[in-house]
Amino acid sequence: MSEPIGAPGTARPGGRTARVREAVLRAAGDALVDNGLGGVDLAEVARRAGVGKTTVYRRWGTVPGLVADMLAEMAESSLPRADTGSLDADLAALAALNVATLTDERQGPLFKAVIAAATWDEPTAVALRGFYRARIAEWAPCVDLGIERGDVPEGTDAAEVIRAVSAPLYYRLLVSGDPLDADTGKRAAAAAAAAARLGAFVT
Amino acid sequence: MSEPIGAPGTARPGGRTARVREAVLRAAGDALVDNGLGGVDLAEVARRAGVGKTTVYRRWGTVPGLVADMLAEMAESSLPRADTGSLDADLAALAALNVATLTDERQGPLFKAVIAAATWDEPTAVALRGFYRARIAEWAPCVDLGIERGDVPEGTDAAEVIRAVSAPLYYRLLVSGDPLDADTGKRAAAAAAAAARLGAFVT
DNA sequence: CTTCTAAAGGAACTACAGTTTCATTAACAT
DNA sequence: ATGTTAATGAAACTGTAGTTCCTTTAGAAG
Repeated sequence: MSEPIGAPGTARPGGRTARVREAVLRAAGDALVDNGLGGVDLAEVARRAGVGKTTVYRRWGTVPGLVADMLAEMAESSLPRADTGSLDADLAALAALNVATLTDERQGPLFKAVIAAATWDEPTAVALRGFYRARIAEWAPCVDLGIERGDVPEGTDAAEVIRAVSAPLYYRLLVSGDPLDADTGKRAAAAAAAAARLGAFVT
Repeated sequence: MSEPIGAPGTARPGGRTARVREAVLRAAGDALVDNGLGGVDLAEVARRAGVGKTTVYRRWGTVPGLVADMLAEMAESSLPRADTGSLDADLAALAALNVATLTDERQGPLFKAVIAAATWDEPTAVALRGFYRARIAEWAPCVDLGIERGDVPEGTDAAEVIRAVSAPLYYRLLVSGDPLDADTGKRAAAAAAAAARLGAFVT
């Protein structure tokens, strides 16, 4: 997250500052998983982290502020894309990875919370968009390779294909509440691949 | 929303009670659109509605409680499905309707808020799932008609096709933040129809 | 029209999330 | 090593979201 220059934690980011950040983000994640976004208060996070609540209020200020910083943390561990030699298998791998993340006991609630926070907090929304732009860019080459192979028509919007794989999974997680399992992932990948092959994502 | 029996508003739902509910839900919608889910407090809603804040706290208690009741209200105006005689056109109509709703100045933020609230409030989540189950059931016959016509293979999961149309739109609204316009809708409908025709949604 | 009481309203109260102040600790530069 | 000061932490403080209590209003039933 881009804090205003001069914000606490920017001039001496080593040692204690880093340890405090780590402890607070970890505690915030725990609180988020346990209580959901609406049930988090910063004083409790501070207590869990073994840190003065003044510090938490000073450095993050609000729950969405904290959430946005967690997202910055998550963004650093980018999932490397697959390269199996076939578009279907690559997309299936992407879907499987998404399913694994979203159904993970810890990461699932975290993603839910981040997305919920982004619906009303602009800095979180900006961070979220950046996060997914990076994720989509990481995986788009799968589709470009498919175009080179002649699997998929020229002019296909690679990003759109990647989005088409993930979308049904997030839709279930956030909106319809339908079950989300390995089979769902396979179907999402297969449907996206099929549509792409037919030129449904040609710009 | 199913309030516990004996809850205020159940024994004398006519006249004033109904007017109060209407005014409060309207004010809550305004507040939600203006300030987002995180910026709503019930006292302000009460003031906007010209209603005692005691009433709001007594009948709805929390912001998600209010949001869940708004959802119940929304559920009553169900969008009737199209029946154009072609699967592609029916799905395109569904997509267009979704785009119109989600980009509407008032309804868009409302849907965002409801979905966000559902990520941590279980009653809201239950109401939301019910809402979308009904929506999906309303539109599933489009696909069944397509199967009868021979457009789409036998055994295709109709609900899954409907979800495939909506999913990319919600994904953009909530997750990736990519633009959401008529063209996006058309592409989502076309991709779902294409995948369905190839049997990607056969159970 | 009268009665009964569910629901709304007003105002005082309370608890606690969030702030402010200032003393203490430890990063970084030299 | 030492000095400087960024960052943390403890405690006292404050504002206000949410509750409680009691009065008033107005639906429903006869």
